[in-house]
Amino acid sequence: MYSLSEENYLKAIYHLSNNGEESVNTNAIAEEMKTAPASVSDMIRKLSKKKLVNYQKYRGVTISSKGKYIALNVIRKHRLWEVFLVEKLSFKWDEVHEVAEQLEHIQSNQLIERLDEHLGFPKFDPHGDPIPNANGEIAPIPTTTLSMLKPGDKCRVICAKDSSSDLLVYLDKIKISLGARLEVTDFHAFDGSFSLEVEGANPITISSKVTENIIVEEL
Amino acid sequence: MYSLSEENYLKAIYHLSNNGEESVNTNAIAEEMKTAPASVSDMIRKLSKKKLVNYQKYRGVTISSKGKYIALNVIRKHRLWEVFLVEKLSFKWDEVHEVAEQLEHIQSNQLIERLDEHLGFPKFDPHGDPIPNANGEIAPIPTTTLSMLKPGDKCRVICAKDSSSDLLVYLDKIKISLGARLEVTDFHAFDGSFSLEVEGANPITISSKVTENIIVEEL
DNA sequence: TATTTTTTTTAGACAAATCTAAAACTTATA
DNA sequence: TATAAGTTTTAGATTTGTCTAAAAAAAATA
Repeated sequence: MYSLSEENYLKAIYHLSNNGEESVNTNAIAEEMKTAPASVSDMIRKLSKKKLVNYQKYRGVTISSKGKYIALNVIRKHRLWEVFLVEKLSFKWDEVHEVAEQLEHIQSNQLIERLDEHLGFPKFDPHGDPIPNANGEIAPIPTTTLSMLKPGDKCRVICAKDSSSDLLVYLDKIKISLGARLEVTDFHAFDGSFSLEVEGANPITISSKVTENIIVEEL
Repeated sequence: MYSLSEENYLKAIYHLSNNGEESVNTNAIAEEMKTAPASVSDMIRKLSKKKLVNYQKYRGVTISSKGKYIALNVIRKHRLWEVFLVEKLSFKWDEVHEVAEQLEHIQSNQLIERLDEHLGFPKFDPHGDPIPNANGEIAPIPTTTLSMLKPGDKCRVICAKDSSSDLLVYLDKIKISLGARLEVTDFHAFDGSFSLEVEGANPITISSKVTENIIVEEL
């Protein structure tokens, strides 16, 4: 139906536009896709012709509802495959992204609906991100990051914002997993780092770069 | 590593060459790949440059050991995914081919080795074809077809030679499944059809086109 | 063996997705 | 508000895999 490249562009635009809310500029897409800005212009024109994005030259792009539907379908497949890899094939949460990037492009509704069923209709992927349903509807992602909390605040970890292997391996190392309960014990203004109590583990201090990438629910 | 197209050509050449034994001609490949003979010439030259096939102009191609290894790896993946679809996702044996054609190109050794383990290291796919191991070694496929038997002969069904949906749906309908025990009761010279007793089902008469596509073990 | 038929290859073109370099446009700044 | 800086687009090429039409080679046949 749509090429691998088209699907990847739509997914990138969806993510960069804050889930379809905002307009995205060419350079941002180029950086996300690790491609030249000129290539982005070409592809945008193509997607625009197919009504998958709204586009005016030099004015950035917004994703159309048709484009959003396709993007969410690819994201659905990506996240369901991630659940499969972790739950059924014992992959670690930091090992699944690359393979899921390939599996997300397999075309078969029957396959994905049966996979969903086989996995028990999961609502979240191994990083805590919500899985869109077959109609392209997705639960809102909470926006509170650990970095927004103050000393004394308690929270529960909801999801990792960045699914890069580096972050996930680090979180494993310091025993912060999804659902973990944390308490902020101190904030260090000098570099923005936080000291935390982690339920069932040793107290730790982590950088602002990390706290900005942990989505939490305040308790 | 190798493009989707290259993998598909190698797979086609492997199959057409009787598992790497014989030389294959351009037109046969073109027909198998549903492409123009000219395209085949182009691709063969490319595969030859990469030492995946041995090729002399106008003389046909043979697959090299490197090419055979790649083809068998793709076939391994294809058949493991077919087992997955049937065993874990309840696909019927006639529904798996198309999806497996996509899944066979996913690149990840970790994925395929874990899938193999998850499935309990199956030796045969849902059509009875042997699954190559990770070293590209494959069990020989028996060559006796039902069409070679005589009235009075008894046999067990080993595999379906053709994995087209049409044949498989038909075999289901007449209750011939893998492992089924059959007895040839009559041969009709006029059209080559066979009358059979099927253990646990009604006697049937089937055409030569079908008997030629059922691999059996004589009992 | 000469000729016809079939098979295979080459020549030249095309579409998709990418690139670099240069031009055009927008935004920021003096 | 003119100019500089940054962003985006166009122009023109390249690579991969495909095509059609024509030429070349091999095989079949008279």
